[in-house]
Amino acid sequence: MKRPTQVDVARLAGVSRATVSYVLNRQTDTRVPISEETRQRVLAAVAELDYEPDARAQSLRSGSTKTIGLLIPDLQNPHFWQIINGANQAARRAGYDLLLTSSDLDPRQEEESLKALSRRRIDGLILLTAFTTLSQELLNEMAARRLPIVMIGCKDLSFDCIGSNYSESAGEVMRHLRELGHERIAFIHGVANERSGLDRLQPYKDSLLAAGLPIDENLIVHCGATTADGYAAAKQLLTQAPSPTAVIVVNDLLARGVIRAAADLGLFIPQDFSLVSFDDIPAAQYMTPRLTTVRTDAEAIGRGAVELLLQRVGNRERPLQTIHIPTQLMIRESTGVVPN
Amino acid sequence: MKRPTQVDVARLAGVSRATVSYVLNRQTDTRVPISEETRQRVLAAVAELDYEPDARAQSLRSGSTKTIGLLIPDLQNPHFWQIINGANQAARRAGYDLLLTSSDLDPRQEEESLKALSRRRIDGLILLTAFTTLSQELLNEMAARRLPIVMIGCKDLSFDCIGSNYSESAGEVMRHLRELGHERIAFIHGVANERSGLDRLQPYKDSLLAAGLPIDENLIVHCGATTADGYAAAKQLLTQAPSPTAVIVVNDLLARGVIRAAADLGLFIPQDFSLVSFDDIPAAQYMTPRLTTVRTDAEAIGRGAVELLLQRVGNRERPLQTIHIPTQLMIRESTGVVPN
DNA sequence: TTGAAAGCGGTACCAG
DNA sequence: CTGGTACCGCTTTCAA
Repeated sequence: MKRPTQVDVARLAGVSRATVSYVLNRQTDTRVPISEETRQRVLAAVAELDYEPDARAQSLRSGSTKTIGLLIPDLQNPHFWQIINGANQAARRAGYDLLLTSSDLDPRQEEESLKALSRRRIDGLILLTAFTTLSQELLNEMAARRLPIVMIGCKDLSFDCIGSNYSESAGEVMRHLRELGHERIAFIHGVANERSGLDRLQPYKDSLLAAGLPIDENLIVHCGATTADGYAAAKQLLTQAPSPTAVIVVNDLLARGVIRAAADLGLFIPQDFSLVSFDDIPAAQYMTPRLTTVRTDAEAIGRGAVELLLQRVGNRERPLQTIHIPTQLMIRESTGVVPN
Repeated sequence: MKRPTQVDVARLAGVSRATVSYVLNRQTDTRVPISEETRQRVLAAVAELDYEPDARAQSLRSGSTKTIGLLIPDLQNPHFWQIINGANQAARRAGYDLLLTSSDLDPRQEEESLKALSRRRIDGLILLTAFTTLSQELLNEMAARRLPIVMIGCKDLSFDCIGSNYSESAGEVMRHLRELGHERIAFIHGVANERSGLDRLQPYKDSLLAAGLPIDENLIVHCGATTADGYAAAKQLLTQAPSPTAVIVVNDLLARGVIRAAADLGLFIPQDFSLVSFDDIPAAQYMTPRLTTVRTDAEAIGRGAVELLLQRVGNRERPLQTIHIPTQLMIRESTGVVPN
């Protein structure tokens, strides 16, 4: 019981393969008019056989796979899933499918994934990998092959970009904390790769400096990307003396670990210390305490990335674009005035 | 700057297309031996041109797309991500790619997704959709086309299956609660579709009955699949009188909402009521209180599903298999003796 | 208004 | 050991 092909449909309808193709694709095209009667015959045959065109053959012939690749560093972070979700919806709406691959924070796997996408001849690529280990060389190579690429979350000069300016937000976070009287502010910096997260770290330092406060390296801890890492980092941070009165974490996933660490240490948030982070994942407003965090519209980022990409697919010569998704500091329950 | 094709490689290496194909695919095959010298020449040409075979063309010819479809009801649940993750790894290891589609709890979209997968000629399909609205008819049709299918989480008689027996676990949960002295036990039942979750509901009722306890319909609430739904359901449940001393929720995502609702009501868990749920998503052990929940190895489910699928791809005649992934009741902090 | 036929980029059989 | 070539299923001129 093989699947029916165009030929089968043609035979059953008593027409040629070309006619079938016309009927199926050129519905509104007047260039190749088909008599209503043949059209119906063909459609009937299609229905009868349950014919579905073969996307591989179509794309081989047409050149476009109607597929866009999405490379994510890590599938554990809810923030990324929101982006994926948005991208998925936009893609589907445009008749595209998403080929999702995660590098699991592993450079080798990342490169492998990219190869797979390339062999599949995706129409475009969205990188959420920010600054991964992805060699610039490899990227340039792909670009040279005229593969449209959109970067999420970083301002690379040679690609279309979309994302939020967490750098600015970090400044706002610092202002908020300073207004509450905090001076010993810690920073937990645990992300997929060294470079990402720096956008938040620098403003943190700048703000301290501007306020005439010292930058205490003991208050800056770098860790891995998991909640467990955040937990460990927080334990270390909160058990040293003098301990910080406020903690900034690069994302909500890690913040969850910090909250747990605090509870295990018998510390109360925000009475004993304040906590702020970034992303505003759905869970943030359900945590105890509800998390004060920098909100961005992750789904909009995903959607925008796809739109940006498809626009470039449509016109490779258009000027590079950068889209900023605004952020908002959601002040909830995890921040309060400095304890005395 | 078009991408190089086999022809380009052949030309550069001074051989025919066939030879290029041989060198690339039959490395260990002795049937078509290639002189070491030509082999090197070809390889050199491949490297020089950065040639990558076109997966579409390959699959068109070979019949296999090396792609497996994965249909998920909802991309918001971390439990599903873990499954996806496991599936992804197993697939990649076997040289397959995953084509992920979510139905977003929408029947129409589900059908559409399935069509897309079908047009892409996936080698097999994994359904995490349990009993969605997916018409049995549609499934049979796909099966009739000899598309290998694996179902996750349900015992359908006509497909390979993998999953955990939450039904049994629900019994264990009830025993645990009964041992702690609970009698007014509520059940929050909010999932993708009506039928799923019933596996936990029935044992709940049975257990009550067996203990000679009444089944109070006011203690059974059905809601949507989101945390917000869980929150709302819990509020309703906990504000009625007499309120339950224990609450069972069908999954951790909803449990998160219940925890938040309790806190907002000024209720303490487990002092005021106990809470148990299912899945043991990574966040469960970070919640406050740490969640007592039924643990299953979601990644193993994902991995197993693709293994099952690939085995069937290898041999369509093998007998149907059902794999059970064991569960374990993780007793943490959200359950305690009944308040007096 | 419809049909014939030339590819798209590979694979694998059959000769040489 | 290597090359010629017939497909895989579809789109799209070009003719009829």
